[in-house]
Amino acid sequence: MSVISLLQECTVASLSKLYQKPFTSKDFQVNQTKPEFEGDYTVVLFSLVKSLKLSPDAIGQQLGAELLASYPGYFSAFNLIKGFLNITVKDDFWTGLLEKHYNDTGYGKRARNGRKVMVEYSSPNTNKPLHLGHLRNNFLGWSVAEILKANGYEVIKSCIVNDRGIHICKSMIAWQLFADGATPQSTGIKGDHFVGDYYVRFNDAYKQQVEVLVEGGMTKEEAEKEAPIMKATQQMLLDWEAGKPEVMELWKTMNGWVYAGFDVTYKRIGSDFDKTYYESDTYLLGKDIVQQGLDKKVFYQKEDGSIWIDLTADGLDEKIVQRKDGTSVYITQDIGLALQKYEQYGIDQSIYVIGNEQNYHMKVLQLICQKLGMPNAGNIFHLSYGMVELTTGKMKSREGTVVDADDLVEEMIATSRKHTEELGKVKDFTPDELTVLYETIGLGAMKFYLLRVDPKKTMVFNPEESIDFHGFTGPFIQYTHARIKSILRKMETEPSPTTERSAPEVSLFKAEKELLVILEQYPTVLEQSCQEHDPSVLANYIFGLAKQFNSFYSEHSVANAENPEKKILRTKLSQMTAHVLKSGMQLLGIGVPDRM
RNA sequence: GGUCCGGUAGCUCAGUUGGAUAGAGCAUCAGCCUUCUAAGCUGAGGGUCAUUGGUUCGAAUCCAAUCCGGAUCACCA
Repeated sequence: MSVISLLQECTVASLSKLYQKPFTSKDFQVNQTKPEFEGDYTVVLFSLVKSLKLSPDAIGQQLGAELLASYPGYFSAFNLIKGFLNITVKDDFWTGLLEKHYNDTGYGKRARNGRKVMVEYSSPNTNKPLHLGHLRNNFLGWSVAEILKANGYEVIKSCIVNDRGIHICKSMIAWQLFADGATPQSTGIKGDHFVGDYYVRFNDAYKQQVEVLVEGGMTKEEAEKEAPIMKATQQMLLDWEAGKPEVMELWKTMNGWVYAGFDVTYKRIGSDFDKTYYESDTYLLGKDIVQQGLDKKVFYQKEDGSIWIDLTADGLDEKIVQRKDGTSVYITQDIGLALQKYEQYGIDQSIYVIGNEQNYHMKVLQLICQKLGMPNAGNIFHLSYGMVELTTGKMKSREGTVVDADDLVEEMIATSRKHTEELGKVKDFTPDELTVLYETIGLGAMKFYLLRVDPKKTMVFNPEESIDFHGFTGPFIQYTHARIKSILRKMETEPSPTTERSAPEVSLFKAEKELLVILEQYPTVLEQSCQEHDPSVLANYIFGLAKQFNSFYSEHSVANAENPEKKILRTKLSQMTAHVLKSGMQLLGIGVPDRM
């Protein structure tokens, strides 16, 4: 049990005893005490004033005294300032926590709870390489999945690849027209970039053709429809749907190039999936559901044959689920896939990591699933995240203002190499060790940068300033971990009996206790970041812990502690901090080096 | 126009179901390496929490209105 719930329970009991009536933990608030005051946690008394008809001061005095009298094992002091009852938790409690967990690498994690969750994330289009926005999605999805695991869920990471449709046909047409048989192999260009280049070529050519047609007297709208390259693309889409062999052949080949490229990127950034769906397999799903929905009268048919759902009662609009020609629309296959996920895996919850531009779409999807009476439809959760924008505005692939994922990764690794070389602390590393270190630090900086922000919020990336390695960053935390490891290496070589129990009467300095107070919160933070599907909660916490450790580090020496008890205490403190830093960073997908 | 999201220091961001004098990092300035890694530590300056009103012991937080920015409302995906 966390200190905060402990204090809540003790307060409830004390209040009931003092005033002879029932209380719950909701009758008052417990906060962490502000640093400028004496104490660890604070009971806010104002909310009790009315019902007890007593002054905050009177309640505080009585409650404080009662807490100390009834729970001498937990609380050692209290003070009362303007309606805030500040409680000091006994040093024994903190050292007891340390004894219990200093060598516990699983600290904060929970046992299996028997629940199964699917996290769908990444979901790229196969016509262009990954960019910064995809990175946010990938890091978020991966981290949320790991956080769920740490909280006892069984997790299936999934990905739906948007491998068919007009977008990939654009790249295919452009390749036919302009490539002259070139391949990634013949040009030495990574497959996803190679295909992406033809997507750009398509847009250039298209734009040019539209201009010519407009000059010839067409309206822009007409020209956009009539441009030969666009017509060819639409024909190709029809040919694809008809299964025309040479189109299928080209489609497979070009997607193959893209996948080869994606594989490299995914491997490097650490994304992995238990199940990959392909839209070419799923785009026909949901058709029979439409019929069932019609029978259940959830959907209705218009005279022209198109099928709709009326969501106006739910504050939304009417939404089409099948075209008049009988073909399905985007949402139809989503319904089908949603059902398939439940049927295949028996999941309790289905999480979709998708940008907030699709909030409406996802709302519609969930609503339809619910109205169709699909199992666990209420547990569809759209983890909606904000766009990554640049200081110059939004990223637009057509205007070439996207930050490419591979480029950014390279840049981060190069920067980490530069910093590391300048500092010159790892000159004895082998080339292989150095490669690993540079990647760990560079990727760590990038991942932390994207994960430390509340997922829901739009965030701004400034490409002019590279991502920082100081302050509230991944490398700061990695560095803190490396520092601790350095201490622990030193301790190992000494005959110091670190397994011996430290004297319980050893009193704690402020910096030592502060560290324990933060360490104690880790399980709670882990749970919170899980409930809120929010890795930034964890990231902020880890930073606070690392900061506190550095503060402690500069104030107190571990190796040259005042006495053996302190030396043991601080060694354990360092050890536990290292474990929590490592565990927390691991859940963000970031490694922590032993030296850097 | 309807719906939804956002607006906190020069910049990037925290700020728990309302709680003490609104916090970090970067940037700026001033200190700290003969002592466990200075990718660090300590301190200073920097705020009309978009605006106005309301709710109450108390509001960045809740409510209403207004201003600004964004997303979305396709027989596109």
